[in-house]
Amino acid sequence: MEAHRQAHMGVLTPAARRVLDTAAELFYGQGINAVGVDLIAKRAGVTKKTLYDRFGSKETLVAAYLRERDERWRAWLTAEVEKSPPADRALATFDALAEWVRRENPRGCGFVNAAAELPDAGHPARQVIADQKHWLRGYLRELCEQAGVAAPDELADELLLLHEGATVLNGLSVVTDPVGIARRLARRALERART
Amino acid sequence: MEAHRQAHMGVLTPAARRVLDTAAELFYGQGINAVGVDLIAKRAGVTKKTLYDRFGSKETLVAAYLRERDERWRAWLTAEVEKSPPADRALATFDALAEWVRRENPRGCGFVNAAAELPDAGHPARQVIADQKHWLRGYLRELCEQAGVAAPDELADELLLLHEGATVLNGLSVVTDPVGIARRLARRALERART
DNA sequence: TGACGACTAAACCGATCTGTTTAGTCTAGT
DNA sequence: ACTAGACTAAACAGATCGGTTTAGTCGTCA
Repeated sequence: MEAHRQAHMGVLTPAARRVLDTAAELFYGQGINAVGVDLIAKRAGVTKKTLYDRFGSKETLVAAYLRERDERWRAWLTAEVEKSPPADRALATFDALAEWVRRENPRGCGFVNAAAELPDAGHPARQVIADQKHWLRGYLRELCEQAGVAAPDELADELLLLHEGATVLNGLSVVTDPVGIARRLARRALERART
Repeated sequence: MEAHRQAHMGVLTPAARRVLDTAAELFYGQGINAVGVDLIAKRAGVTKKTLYDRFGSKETLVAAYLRERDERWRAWLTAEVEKSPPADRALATFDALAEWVRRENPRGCGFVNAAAELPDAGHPARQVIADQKHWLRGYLRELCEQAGVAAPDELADELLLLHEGATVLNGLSVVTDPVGIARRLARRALERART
């Protein structure tokens, strides 16, 4: 009779905290399928028993990793964006993205990478990935409305595509400053949509 | 004393052909690290001995898979694009992309997905991935010149980003018709660059 | 005839995979 | 004093991983 379901991982035990931090680093840096639970447990200074008592399965741990990454991204993005006046916020998402990828995304989008490794539609992480993208699209749409554009849905689609393109290109070192390119295109799209 | 290095896989033995086709399907569909050589050999109706005699290692097989995918993509893209007059070709790459992703890319870009799974810079597949992206950027630049734009380098960066964004979004089913969105943005960027 | 290349069949290797089990320690709260 | 929960230690399980080895068959070409 183990506990192992901390609801939505609101508060983690110290060992669980270490496991999740270690897993996040290894999963993002080496890929999900390339990292075994033994390695995670060892690096976190925890036994496999503890890991399984806290998280139940590798699948669940993967989902928890992505959920927390999503939370960090949302918190960062909204905090940065809200420093700007409403009319500038849609474009400000690209400035927030620039700093984010510089610090946390040397290997592309963690969600896109995870989706590449988890083709099974039933994997619990898939829902987290879908939520992340839908949230971003909804948030961009909201910011487009705040910017007073005529067709916020279409513009949100465009900005989302620019976000994804910049993030993925950033991990491929084929072009310098992909976020700058995306920002340039976004600025023009916004100007165009406002007139 | 095995042969196992067919130069650039110009001509493959029947068994090698089956192995490569099977590997391509499994690697793209399930992810590279999720597919073992035993499964590939079994599905191809070949022994592991044969697989290793022909390809030498899994790494090499992965590189061969990506190389052939790249060749197919280049052949398709150039053939489609050259149906259009030079001035329209840069935009026509998005029409070629639309059909390509419909047929071959339900799970996003095979190269981006592979990069997500192969963090090791020394992996032979990494060079193939880099080549693919650089070639596409160069080709887009060439088409931008043919379209007579003032700054082909900048526009090529933008079109490349739109290609990548559309391809990755296509595998995430968060937006309908991502290639159409990218094409719309590309058309505007081209119009703008021509005036 | 003889040699070579492509191939099958299947055992074998050590390592690693996700996950479980048993046994026991330590600490905080009641 | 008792208990419940968080944790360590380490063995165990069966499957699979990438890769090798030995042995042998078949067809082609010289």
